[in-house]
Amino acid sequence: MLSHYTKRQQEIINIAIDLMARKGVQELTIKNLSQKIGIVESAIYRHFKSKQDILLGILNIFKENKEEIFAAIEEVSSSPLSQLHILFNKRFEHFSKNPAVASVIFSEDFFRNDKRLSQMVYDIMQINQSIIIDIVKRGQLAGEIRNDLQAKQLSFILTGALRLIVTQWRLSEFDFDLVAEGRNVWQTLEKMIKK
Amino acid sequence: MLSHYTKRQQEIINIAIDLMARKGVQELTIKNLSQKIGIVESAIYRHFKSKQDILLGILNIFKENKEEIFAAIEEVSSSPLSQLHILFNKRFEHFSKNPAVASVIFSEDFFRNDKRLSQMVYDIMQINQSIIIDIVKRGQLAGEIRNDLQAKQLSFILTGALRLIVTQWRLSEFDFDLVAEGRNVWQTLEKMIKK
Amino acid sequence: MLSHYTKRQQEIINIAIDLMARKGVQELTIKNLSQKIGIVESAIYRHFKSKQDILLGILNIFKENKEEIFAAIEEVSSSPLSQLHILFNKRFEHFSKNPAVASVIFSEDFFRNDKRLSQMVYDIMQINQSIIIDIVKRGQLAGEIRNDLQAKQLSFILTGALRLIVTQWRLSEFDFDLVAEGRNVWQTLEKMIKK
Amino acid sequence: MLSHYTKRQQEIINIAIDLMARKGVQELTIKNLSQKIGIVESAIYRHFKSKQDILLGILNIFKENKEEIFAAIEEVSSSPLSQLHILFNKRFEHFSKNPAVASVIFSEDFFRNDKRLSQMVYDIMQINQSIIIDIVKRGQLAGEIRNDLQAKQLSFILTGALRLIVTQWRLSEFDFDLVAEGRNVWQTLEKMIKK
DNA sequence: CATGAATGAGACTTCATTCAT
DNA sequence: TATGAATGAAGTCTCATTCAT
Repeated sequence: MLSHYTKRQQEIINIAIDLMARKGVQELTIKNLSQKIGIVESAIYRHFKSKQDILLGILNIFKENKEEIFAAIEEVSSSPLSQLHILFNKRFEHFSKNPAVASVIFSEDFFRNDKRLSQMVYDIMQINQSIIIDIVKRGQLAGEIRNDLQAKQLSFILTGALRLIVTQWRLSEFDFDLVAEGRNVWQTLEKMIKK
Repeated sequence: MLSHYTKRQQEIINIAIDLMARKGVQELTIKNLSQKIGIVESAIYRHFKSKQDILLGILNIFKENKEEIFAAIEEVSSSPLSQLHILFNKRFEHFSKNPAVASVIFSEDFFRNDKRLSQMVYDIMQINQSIIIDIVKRGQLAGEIRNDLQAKQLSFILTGALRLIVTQWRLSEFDFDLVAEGRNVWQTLEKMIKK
Repeated sequence: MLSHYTKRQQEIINIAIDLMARKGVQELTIKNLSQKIGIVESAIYRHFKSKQDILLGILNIFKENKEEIFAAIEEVSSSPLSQLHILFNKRFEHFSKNPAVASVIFSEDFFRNDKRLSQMVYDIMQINQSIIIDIVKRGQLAGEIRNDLQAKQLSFILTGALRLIVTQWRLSEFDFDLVAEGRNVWQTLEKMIKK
Repeated sequence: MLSHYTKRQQEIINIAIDLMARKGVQELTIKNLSQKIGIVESAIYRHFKSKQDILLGILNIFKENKEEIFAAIEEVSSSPLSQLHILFNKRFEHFSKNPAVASVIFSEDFFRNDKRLSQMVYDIMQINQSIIIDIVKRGQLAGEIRNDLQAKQLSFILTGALRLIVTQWRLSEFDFDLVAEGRNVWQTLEKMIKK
């Protein structure tokens, strides 16, 4: 069920993400958006029916992106533990290359007002969690990951750490090496969950 | 350097927090605020010079609140590990009783635009982190907490888990028992860090 | 159940009526309205929650106006036939002095989109009709008005004639003497309905 | 001087009428129009130079339609009174079958802004009136219609009743039998004007 | 004939803030 | 302290229209 966005729509979505990242959610206005694209405000509405639809577009991109990553991970037929490792690493690398995405992806608050938007945020979170739980469980079965810990709690802990470090990176205005710092956190986490 | 807010100012700040919690940051307008207080919009400006000052007030309350909790913890002369436990528990209880606070406290994004605000957000985070790191280190010295893990990483992991669970609780519109769920996460965390 | 509009609100409503009259419904914009009052656009919203509420105000004024006229008529203890005569005359005089009102009062179309508005238009029509029917029936009982005609049909015919002549007066841009022409129509009507 | 509209133009005009009828004048936009036709907005301008020209087209259709009806009436060599009767009936039947037309034909207001449009509205009204006056006069000469009533006033009264009943039918969203109700009004009118 | 992209004007509305009373 | 009126900037969106393809 892949969403089909035109070139122009994708361009608009990307610029929207960038804009949100720059100075926060308030900066994402139709005016700023159209100015950055180089068209007039009303021209936006040829491509999206409303601003909400642009936001939906942003979330759609996130969702598909995440699904792709997960799909790629599943195919790597390595051990569950190193799957988690790769997953962690890939996401840090992705954020590192796309700081704008990092800025937007954890702004759940902003998407609360619209039913469609908050539902999609929830969906994305659920997908994320269920896949991590899945990997963790397989790791426990394979004897790689401690059995005395609940998979769901571990998923919380792993995801929470990832989110916090990205948030701090963003609040620091990207002035530390996210990938390196992420590696440190992972090493600690690995020690904690490894059997 | 305790901030001095009048009764009315404190009332305004509390209602502001509540408003932010209700339907997100966009709901916190001077109009809504004054309506909920029962005065007219312009009357707000008797008590605060600007909306930014109200936001600053919110953060100040948070900060003082946190400092109080930490001070209280320090006095409890129990072991570092149980200090962490108490800390975790106390915060979940606090959020559970004040859902509005939970909604606002992790909206760092919203405070980014103003220098004073973002600085204060950063300060609060730093205080939090340094105190946790401190307790962790004492726990390691006391042989309660694993020595093979860096205190800073542990702080990330602990804080990240706490934040994520609170965030999910909020997004679920408070429909699970935060304290109970928090206890579960803590038990898992404890197993992971205990020596 | 009299509606209470402030001085300023009444002023706004009157100017709104005038504006509608001048160049039609499209001329009634918040911008034009505020300009004619001499305030800035947004200032309108201190006095009315929305444009729809201004339109509702217009209709309210109409309704109350009509009710007043009817009440006055009822008190005149003259014969039903001359009550009808007075009624006709009074309304022509009213329109003659307030051409703007004439322009707006039969623009039912414009009020169709909003439930509240179309309901009020319907109410006003009903009031009008039922009162005329009432007078006609009394006239028939009193032996002044032909008995072989249904009161409801007569009400249609009377009202229809009044409306059409006002409409034509308006479309001619008020270049004939409405009161005189109205008198002519009434004389014809009187001959037709008198016993 | 018959106007020549292409098939496509006639189609556009008809859909325009329908659109106006549906939810009022505001619904007649180039966007809605093109959507209903199944082409893109700019394609409209292949067929009409401007929106005003489409409106002019609507009025032209009305005018020709009316002229046709009148021509047909004149050919019926029945008595003037029954000519009026047939005329009345034919128009009610026409509206009954084309509710959209009923919705648009009395919206003179909407056509006020453009000189060409308001002129044509005026023309249509004049044609209507002069023909009815003509029939009435012949009826009076033939001794069928009362002589003590001015033909022009009668024309007002007849037309006014017809218009009002159609207007009410439309405002009631077509929920009574227009033809039947029209017959009632006619019977009353006939009794009133018959010698 | 029709499409797709864009324009410019203007619509309604919200918001933080000011000022006289 | 609080009110009531107003301001000015900005926001989202609609509309008729144009132009290159």
